[in-house]
Amino acid sequence: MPELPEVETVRRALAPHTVGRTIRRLLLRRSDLRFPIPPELPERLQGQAILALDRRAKYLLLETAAGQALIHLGMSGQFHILKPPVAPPTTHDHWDAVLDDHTVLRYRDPRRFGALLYAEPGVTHPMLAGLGPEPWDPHFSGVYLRQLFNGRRAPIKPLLMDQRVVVGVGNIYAAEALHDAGIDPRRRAARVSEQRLERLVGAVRAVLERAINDGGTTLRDFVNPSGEPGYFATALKVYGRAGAPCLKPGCGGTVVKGQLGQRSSYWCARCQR
DNA sequence: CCGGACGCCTGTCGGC
DNA sequence: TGCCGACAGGCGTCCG
Repeated sequence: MPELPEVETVRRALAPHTVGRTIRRLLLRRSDLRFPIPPELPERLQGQAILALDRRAKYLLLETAAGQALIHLGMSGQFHILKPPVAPPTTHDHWDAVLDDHTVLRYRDPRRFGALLYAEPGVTHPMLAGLGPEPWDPHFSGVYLRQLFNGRRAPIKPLLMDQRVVVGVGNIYAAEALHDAGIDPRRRAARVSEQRLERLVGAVRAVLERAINDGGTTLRDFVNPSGEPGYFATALKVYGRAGAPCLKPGCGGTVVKGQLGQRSSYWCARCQR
């Protein structure tokens, strides 16, 4: 489900309800998510003030003086902000954070590909080590990608989705950015010019920014913590549009669908080379 | 090291 | 109406 814009949308919605509050308790109903929830996490964070709610890559980082909670939404993770009277949890509501003002942050995740992890104060969790730059990091540039892609025979799209290359780009936004930059997603990374890669960097930033401004993309089940969908789906140029005309002005091509790295991919057969 | 395949889960949707 | 396979926004791990 969520790529960077959806995670950022969730972060922005949760922050006003959480930062400055204290965690009264954490209620775990099931701990077998993508990774087991560390058993010590509830006791460590209980009674702690929430100093900040940050985002790194697709992780939400809940900061306290007693350590950091790392939250990944996987494919189907959602948060809901509940105010008293709080409804009883349903099947896939795996954990609640109860705050000092009785607000409840409820985490729901039917597929359980998400995660809730814990890092001691001052310690970088292994899951964060090795991540690439944020898309707006000045180090993320055409020069950087050109160097990184030297000798790489893999198609560019799966590499763009590799979180060691740049973080936050998933299947939807990779397709959109490559379309915007006029690059065929099947093209071997080593064979894309620095100029094209520079254009791709700009396209990644632009598409992510626009999606954040629209509250993310809702294809089926993404909702923000207030239960509202994102509105970027109507702005998608290629994703999910197989057989439809390319929306690039003057192109006249047709959007095609194929498989790349086990993922559905969409691109314009004419304007992406 | 690299590239590709697999598996983790549940829900939904389209076709028969 | 019911069943069954395909597919879904992620990503760690394994294999050649």
